[in-house]
Amino acid sequence: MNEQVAVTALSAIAHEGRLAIFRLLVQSADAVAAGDIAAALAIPASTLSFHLKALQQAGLIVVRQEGRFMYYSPNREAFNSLLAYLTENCCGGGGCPIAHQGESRCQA
Amino acid sequence: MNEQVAVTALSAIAHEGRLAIFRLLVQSADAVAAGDIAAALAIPASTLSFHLKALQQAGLIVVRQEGRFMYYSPNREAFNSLLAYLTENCCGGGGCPIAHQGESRCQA
DNA sequence: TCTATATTTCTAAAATAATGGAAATATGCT
DNA sequence: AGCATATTTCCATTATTTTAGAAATATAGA
Repeated sequence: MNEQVAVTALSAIAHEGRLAIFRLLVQSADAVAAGDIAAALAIPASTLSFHLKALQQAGLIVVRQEGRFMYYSPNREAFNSLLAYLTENCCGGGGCPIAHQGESRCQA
Repeated sequence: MNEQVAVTALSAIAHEGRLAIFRLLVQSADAVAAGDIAAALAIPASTLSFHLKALQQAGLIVVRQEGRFMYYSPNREAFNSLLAYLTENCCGGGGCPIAHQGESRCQA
């Protein structure tokens, strides 16, 4: 993880619609089709496509095609790297009482 | 934590300069004066002030005045809330193998 | 009071991002 | 082939954000 990548990822989720999309995927056990995301969040297809592309380019989600359907899921590994980067070396390194630096928050 | 607050916080750190500022503070054991931040990151004073205000309004940093100096530190509690919100109910809730939902990443 | 230092506010130009309708593409079904 | 469904690309408009110099404000010390 480096600053450029982190900023791109943060920018991707720093948006009402995209954060909702990302959280929907994070909270889903399985991948979700674009059309189902659109229905769940009431986002027009072209707008959704734009946002999904942003999340994808940021590396936060992955897509799998199945016929006409595009199934999206979160890239949990990339997401955990981002979280780790944000808290990296916190409190000056040694002294942080409850630092869990290497640890994943969600799956891995 | 709710979506609005989360988006504001994420937008605050979704910027190269502001992420560097925030990480500098997170990694510091003590509060840092605005001038020292400016020097460390080579950011013009007015630009820095603009960014510090954004981080403050997002609730991610706090400031304490001492004479002419403004000392900034991260709001670790708010930051941990943000991280918790992002991973909330992940993998559909029950099934996530390594979910540490209530846990803080960095101090608390 | 006068001067130096620290920081913020004001400003206006420049850059970047978001929106959604219409058209295009792609797949599947009959 | 012809039609329906799923999704993306194109586009122009609109809105928001970023930048840093100059001026303003605030505090400290001589």
